Amino acid sequence: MTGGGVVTEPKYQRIAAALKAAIAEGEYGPGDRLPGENDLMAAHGVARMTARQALGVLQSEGIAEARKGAGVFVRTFHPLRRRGIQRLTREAWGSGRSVWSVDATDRDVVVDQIRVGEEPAAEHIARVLGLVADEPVCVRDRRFVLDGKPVLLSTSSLPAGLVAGSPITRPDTGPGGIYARLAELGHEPVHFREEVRSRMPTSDETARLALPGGTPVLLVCRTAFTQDGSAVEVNEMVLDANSYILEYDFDA
Amino acid sequence: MTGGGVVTEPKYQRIAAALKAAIAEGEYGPGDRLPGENDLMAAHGVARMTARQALGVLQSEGIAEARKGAGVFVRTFHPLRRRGIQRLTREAWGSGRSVWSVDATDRDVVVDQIRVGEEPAAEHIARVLGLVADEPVCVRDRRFVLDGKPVLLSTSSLPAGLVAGSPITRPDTGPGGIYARLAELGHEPVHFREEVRSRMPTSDETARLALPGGTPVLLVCRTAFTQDGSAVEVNEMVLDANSYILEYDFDA
DNA sequence: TAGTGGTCTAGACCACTCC
DNA sequence: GAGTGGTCTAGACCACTAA
Repeated sequence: MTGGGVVTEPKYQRIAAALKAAIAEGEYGPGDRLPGENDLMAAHGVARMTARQALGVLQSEGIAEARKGAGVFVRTFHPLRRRGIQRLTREAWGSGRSVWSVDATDRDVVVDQIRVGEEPAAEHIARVLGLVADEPVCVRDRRFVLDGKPVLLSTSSLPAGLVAGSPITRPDTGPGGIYARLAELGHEPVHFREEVRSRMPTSDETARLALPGGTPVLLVCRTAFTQDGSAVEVNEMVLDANSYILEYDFDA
Repeated sequence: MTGGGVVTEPKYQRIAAALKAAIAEGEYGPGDRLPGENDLMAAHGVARMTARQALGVLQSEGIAEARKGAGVFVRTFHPLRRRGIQRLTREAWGSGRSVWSVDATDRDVVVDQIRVGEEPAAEHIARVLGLVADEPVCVRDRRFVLDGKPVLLSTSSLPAGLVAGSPITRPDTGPGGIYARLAELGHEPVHFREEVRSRMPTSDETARLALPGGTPVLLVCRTAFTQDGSAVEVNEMVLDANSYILEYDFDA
């Protein structure tokens, strides 16, 4: 450095702030290329690592995204709207539509990385489902890809004894999805609880959702309850936070 | 680099992975100090910037937290549970309790940085409240601090004409909060919509919530509707994602 | 005061993208 | 092939924390 002024805000922060201001004023719009490391070195008279650090600020704040060999670009935000309550009404899953398609009409949805199997229940799952630890659960793990962009990872767990032999243990569960099948088995879900939190992704989540740096994930854990109050399914979802707005409507 | 093996994963990623593995195996627990830059340089034979980069990975993933002059420490996760639906039943706000206290019983809650005033409505607020752009709104901006830790920023906007002269325009709104006051004014909220998303914090949010690096924020935007379907309040909240789990309960 | 992380420099080689 | 970001080195001074 070393230099400088009075109490001196770090150079890289000043550069980052200047870039943010330029974006805010519309000088750079969504998708535009920002000044690169060489530009910033020349413009501000700093070393490469310092220019890098400035660009790193914007990336870690989710404002910009680096593409190897190409440049650093302003990011966009075009979220899906996911209605947490209306999507789970009986009409939605009783009428041959999958739950997913309720909020993604007319989009190119692909479900891949499907894995269906039986495993010993993790401790926190077993507790919610009222099972003994290590008791077997049917696990359905899937990835949802919308218009070529992976947006959601879903891991659904059900007591293995409850669903043995049903379509739930197969990749394709048929019209109406697993809730319709559960109803046919006499375990119709009538109540749901969704718990929502957010954190930075693990490296596995970063890879499976193809997340650029500075993108958090939303975690939605949904528990389905039958009329007698017992939990029959726990669905742990990982959502690209840049692709989703969750909506919950309810009366006072 | 230099060097290495076959397709060579970057050194800093290997070091970061080793640290994560050590944490996962319980070698370092919540609050423990991790090996510092000097330790990593010696242990792995790398330069300072490389060791820094490895520690930076853990920080940007929210796993660790650096304290100047002290070291890098494993972070903890002790969230509050915020019930989005039960907390807004009439019993909750009709009985002299503030909405906030419903989910933070027996905790040391302080509300500070209170700012109440009248402003021209932002475009997105005006649209929801059914106002003309720049029409005045009453804005209530507050920060909630729990046990000394700031956890939530709240900005509530109401049509200025609707609430003029009422306690809503003053810092202390009285028992039951603004929903009880709105009811007294003949604008009782009967329906709510909460929209939830997540992103990395702005620098202002980082400062006001005292967020360590690698912590996203949850954005909850709640709109309150009266019986005739008109929106009477928009409350934009910014939550420390490391301090909250949102819970929504509903029937099929 | 010794050690820590925060900032910064001035070089270097690499893989990748775009022309 | 020129330019980009990704990784890495080997030094440096600083402010801060803790003993």
